[in-house]
Amino acid sequence: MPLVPWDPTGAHLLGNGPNTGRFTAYSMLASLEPIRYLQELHPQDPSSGGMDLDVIDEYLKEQTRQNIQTRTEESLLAENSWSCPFAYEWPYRGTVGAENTCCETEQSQQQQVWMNLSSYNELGGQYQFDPPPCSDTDSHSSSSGYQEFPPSPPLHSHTTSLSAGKRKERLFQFLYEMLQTPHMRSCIWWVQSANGTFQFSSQNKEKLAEMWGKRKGNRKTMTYQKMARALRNYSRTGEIYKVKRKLTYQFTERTLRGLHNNAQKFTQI
DNA sequence: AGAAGAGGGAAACCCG
DNA sequence: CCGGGTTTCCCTCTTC
Repeated sequence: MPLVPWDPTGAHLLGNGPNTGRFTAYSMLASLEPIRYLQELHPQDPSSGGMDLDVIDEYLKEQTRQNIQTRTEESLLAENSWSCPFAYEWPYRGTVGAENTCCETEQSQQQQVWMNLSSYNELGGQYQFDPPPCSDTDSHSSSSGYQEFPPSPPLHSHTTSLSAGKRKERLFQFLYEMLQTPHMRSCIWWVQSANGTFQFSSQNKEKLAEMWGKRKGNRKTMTYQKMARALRNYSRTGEIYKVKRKLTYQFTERTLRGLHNNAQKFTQI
C-alpha cells in the first residue's frame, strides 16, 4: 500500500508551485512515518507496545538532524543560481561547506550540463522508466525473496552514450536509477522516497554492487563493501548521507532535486 | 565469540 | 601532468 504518492516531477519535494497541495497531503501522510519506522525496527513487536524509549529518542534525534540538514540545504539552494538556462546544472565541484563561497562567475565556468540518466535511454526495453506507484518500505520488506535481475546493460552502448553525455555516470545516479526500476526492488528500495531515504537488501546488495561494477567496467568484481566505501565518500561531498540504520542511506535534498529535475528533463526530450 | 555492517586512511586507477 | 571520482585494500570499531 503506497504511503507517499510518487510524483516523478519531484513537485512533492519542492513544496511550492502548482502542486503545493500535494505536498500538504504528503506532509500529513509523512507524519505516520515514525510509527512505520519503529515498527520496522521492532518487527517482532508490531504493536510497538514494548518499545524502548531510546529507540524513540533516536528516531526523534534523527528527524531533527534531517530537518536541520534540509533547512541548511534549502538555504544553500536559495543562494545558488538555479534559474539557469539549463534544465539542471550540477554544482559539480561544490562541497557542502564550499557552496556558499561559489560566486556566479565561477559557477558559470564550472557549470557542466549533467547529462546523466543516459541509461534510461540505453536500457531501452530492459529498464523502462516506469515510475513505481510506490516502492517505499511499507510496500516492501527485506525478507522478500530473491528475484531474477535484469541483465546488465551492455557496456559498449553505455560508454557510447556517456561520451555523448560528456560525463560518466556516478554511483548515486546509478542508485537513483535502480530505485526507479521496479525489477530492482529486491536489491534496493525507498524507505521514504520523499526525503530520499533508501535501503539495500541484506540478501541482494552484492548483486547490485556487481551490477555497478559491471556497468563501470571494473577489473575486479564490485562488492557491497567497496560500494559502501564510495557511498561514505559522498557524505564528505554532500550527495548522500548514512542514516543511522542498517544498510540505509539518504540522498541530500540538493542531490535528490537534481536527480528529479534531470529525470524530468529526460522525459521531456 | 563471531559475523555483519560501519567508518575511514591511503594508495592506485581511470578519465577528461 | 593534474584533479575528480572512484576503486581497492586493509584495519578498527560497533552492533547484533
